[in-house]
Amino acid sequence: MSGSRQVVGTTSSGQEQASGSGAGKSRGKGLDAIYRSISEAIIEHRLKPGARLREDALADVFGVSRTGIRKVLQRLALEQLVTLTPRRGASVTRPSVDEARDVFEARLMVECALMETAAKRLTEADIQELRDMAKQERQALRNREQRTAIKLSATFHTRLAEISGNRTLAEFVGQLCSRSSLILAVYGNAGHLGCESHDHDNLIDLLVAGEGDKVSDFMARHLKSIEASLSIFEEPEETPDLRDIFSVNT
Amino acid sequence: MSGSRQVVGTTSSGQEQASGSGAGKSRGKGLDAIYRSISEAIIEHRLKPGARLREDALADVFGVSRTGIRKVLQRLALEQLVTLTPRRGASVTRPSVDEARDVFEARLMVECALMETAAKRLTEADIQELRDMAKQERQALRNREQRTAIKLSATFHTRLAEISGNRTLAEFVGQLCSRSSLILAVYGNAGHLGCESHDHDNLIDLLVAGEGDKVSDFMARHLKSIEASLSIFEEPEETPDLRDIFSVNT
DNA sequence: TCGATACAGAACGTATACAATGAGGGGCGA
DNA sequence: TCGCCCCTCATTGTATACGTTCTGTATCGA
Repeated sequence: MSGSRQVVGTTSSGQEQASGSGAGKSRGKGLDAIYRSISEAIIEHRLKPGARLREDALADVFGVSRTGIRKVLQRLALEQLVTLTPRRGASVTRPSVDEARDVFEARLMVECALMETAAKRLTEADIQELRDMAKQERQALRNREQRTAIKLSATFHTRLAEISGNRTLAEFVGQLCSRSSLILAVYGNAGHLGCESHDHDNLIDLLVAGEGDKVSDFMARHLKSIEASLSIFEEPEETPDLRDIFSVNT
Repeated sequence: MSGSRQVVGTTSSGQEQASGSGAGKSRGKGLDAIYRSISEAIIEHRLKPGARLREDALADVFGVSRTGIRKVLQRLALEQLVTLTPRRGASVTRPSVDEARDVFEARLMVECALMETAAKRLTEADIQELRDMAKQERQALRNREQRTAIKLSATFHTRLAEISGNRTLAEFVGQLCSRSSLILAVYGNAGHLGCESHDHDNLIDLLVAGEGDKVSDFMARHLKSIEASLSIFEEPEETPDLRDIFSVNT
């Protein structure tokens, strides 16, 4: 059981050590860095659904005490990225089938509606930024860097929502995108993952054209195609249901 | 300055004392009770926007240590009900003008869309429950119990969202309703508060009739009328912006 | 008399310590 | 030899303690 020590993929980006340099002075911001670090690891599937997140281990890795880790974990739990089981600790959330459906329904509703507003507010700087992001994403896909591609895709959708100018809804979309990444990890078929490579480019083109209806429609198709590419079935576990498996009629 | 001790209106409902009876055994659930207690106090305007929430005081009132209080405050902060200023502690959020607009825009978008689904999924039990709630709300309004009415109104909208079956969106609406209560506290004119007394009844009638479009439309009018009844102006403070006020060019 | 600086008090941020609970393993009995 | 029970260990929940920072006041100087 010695292998269970490696709960976290420690070699993330090499920028999470708030303890090495700050030396206890700028620790307050360190917690936010830890949050981003874990959040990113989850979104990039370096931490897979179901993975246990022991407080001690995380405290060791990030060089803070459990207090700070608990804070971060609680925040992640509120955003549904990790699940806090009362006496069992934290683990990366394994979205249920219902949850997956709900998340995509919500995205369909909100993101499409936001596109109409975004089309009106779009600035030149936005266009440039979006194109850059789409380009990076294409590159990542070409290089088979799935992890980067997944993260970039989520960021793209989130950024798109931010353009609409409604911060509340943008944050909500951001959370939905993060959760979508989890859903992809559980129900996605290896091979093609999430967004098709050119969809985002098309999305930008339509946005630039300025026709809100078409952007909204395209976004709807885009999201539906993502959802359709998943195999949202009652996967293996989730309380094994032995009776059902062995055809035992209670 | 001895009066500053009364940070919290201690006489809420008389059910928050997890310390008096449980005697440290069932404290785990106590935190959730504390959360609900504070949340309710904010929604009911017993704690007004800007009110400081000192950790020590809350710890004393609820009979737990600051650790638990911090947990609760952090959760409330994530839901935007309280604002956590780095070294200044917690205070009830004073929604900005932008925030108010965003929240109502979000509600308009989400709640209306949810009505279409809710109209299809409505059960007899739901109808009964909604009518009960509307009745209670009318009673509260008649008795001038504004606090109760506000809370019931928020609960009504939240319950309505839950009927749609999408838990994710329902939770989101719940948060938006809570924040709306804060917005009412800041920008609402005393006198008529929030929802008109018969709007909710009409809403139920339309839902029962089963015509999603009409329900959605009515909900839109309902929400717009609420927003219109507010005076969303740049009220006094909100980080005084001294530079701007005194025309100091940095 | 007014203003500035220094001190004291209060409140928050973080870490550490202790207690409680659930899980896993070993021993005992049938 | 198999099953059950108890014991120990691991891990979380909660509280307390200490360090840091900010606010308010008092004293000193001009």
